[in-house]
Amino acid sequence: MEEERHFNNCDLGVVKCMGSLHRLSPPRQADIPFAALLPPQPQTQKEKTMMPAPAPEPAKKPDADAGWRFPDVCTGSRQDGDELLKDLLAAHPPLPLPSPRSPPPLPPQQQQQLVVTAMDVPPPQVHTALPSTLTRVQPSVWPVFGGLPNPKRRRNQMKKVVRHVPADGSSSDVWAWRKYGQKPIKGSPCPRGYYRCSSFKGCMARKQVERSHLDPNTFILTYISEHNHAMPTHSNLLARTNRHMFPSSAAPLPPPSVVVGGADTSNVQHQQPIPNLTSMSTAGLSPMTPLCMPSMEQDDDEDKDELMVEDMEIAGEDELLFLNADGDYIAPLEQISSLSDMVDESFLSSPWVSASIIADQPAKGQPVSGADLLKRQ
DNA sequence: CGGGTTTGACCCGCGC
DNA sequence: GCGCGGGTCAAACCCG
Repeated sequence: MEEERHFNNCDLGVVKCMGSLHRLSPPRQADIPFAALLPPQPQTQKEKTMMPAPAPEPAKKPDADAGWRFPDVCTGSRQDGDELLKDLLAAHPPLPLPSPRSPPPLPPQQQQQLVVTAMDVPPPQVHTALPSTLTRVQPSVWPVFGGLPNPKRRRNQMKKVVRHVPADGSSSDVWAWRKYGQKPIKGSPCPRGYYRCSSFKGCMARKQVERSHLDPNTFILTYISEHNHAMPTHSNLLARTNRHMFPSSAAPLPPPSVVVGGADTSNVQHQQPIPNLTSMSTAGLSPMTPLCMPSMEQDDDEDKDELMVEDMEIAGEDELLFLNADGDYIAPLEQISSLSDMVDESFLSSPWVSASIIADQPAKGQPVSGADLLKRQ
């Protein structure tokens, strides 16, 4: 119990404050997806509701999301993400592309790291039958991601994208996330929250959010699996996911992020372009455009290989570079279209990296984008 | 009422 | 084989 309390005392409290970014009403602990990760509030529920309301938030600036932008990985800081995607898809055109948009210049970014952990290569043909309900996942189900019905690989085989984002960064994605668990992690003072996509029943996309204990100003997001459904349209978002996200008439759409997963690819209906692409273009990505994830394993021994993507300033230019697990630079990320040189082609054809736009802050009881958590500071 | 979160219990992979 | 620890379930509860 004490231990649990300790975990809850984790400085994930930073997250708590992020909730006010898009809320006109005072954020209550219950409003905050990471509420349980926050230090216990001495006040009662009633007191919480009586908290002084923060000043109404102005329309969120795209910059506010700069710290949480998967497209960084794929667009580089300068290169047009769509061009990048086009290049990539030209070489590996597994899926139809939504209409590309020309993104506005990206705001300066804080340093971010994306750690791509390739647990397995999800064969496109093996995701046609996803569970229609979120029943307990049996070992025989998980191999779906890897196409290898080896129960022992249930966890290892799933691709993961680990992203380190600054705590003061903010963003989210278009998907609605529902928290389904929280666990204290040994060795870390901060509990980890588990989220799954609630945009579509049966979607296996999940994400984990935890504060880095090494750098309290950094959150670690881990994306697992891929959304197996179309990205919610903007209207859907407003009607459903974001129905409580925009308390005012002004419903700013934050910049996009990229949701990465390793699951189904065969029945991904390639996502309709978001009607309102303001934020999407901000990040320079087309929605749900399959990007690329290097395939880094063919056997169990290589399951844990990681690729890191890091912002680097080289000769005055922002460059995104791939790093291997040892931190060695492999290639400029802008050359992602030629990743076939370094990764498995079958993987490149797996759209387990998808772009999405960022939704906004949900109210209590509403779907939450895990990335939202990052800006609740 | 239907969506969410919370949280204890359970399952299972993995290391020893 | 056993125990640990991470991941998930599901009942209870909250909220609009």
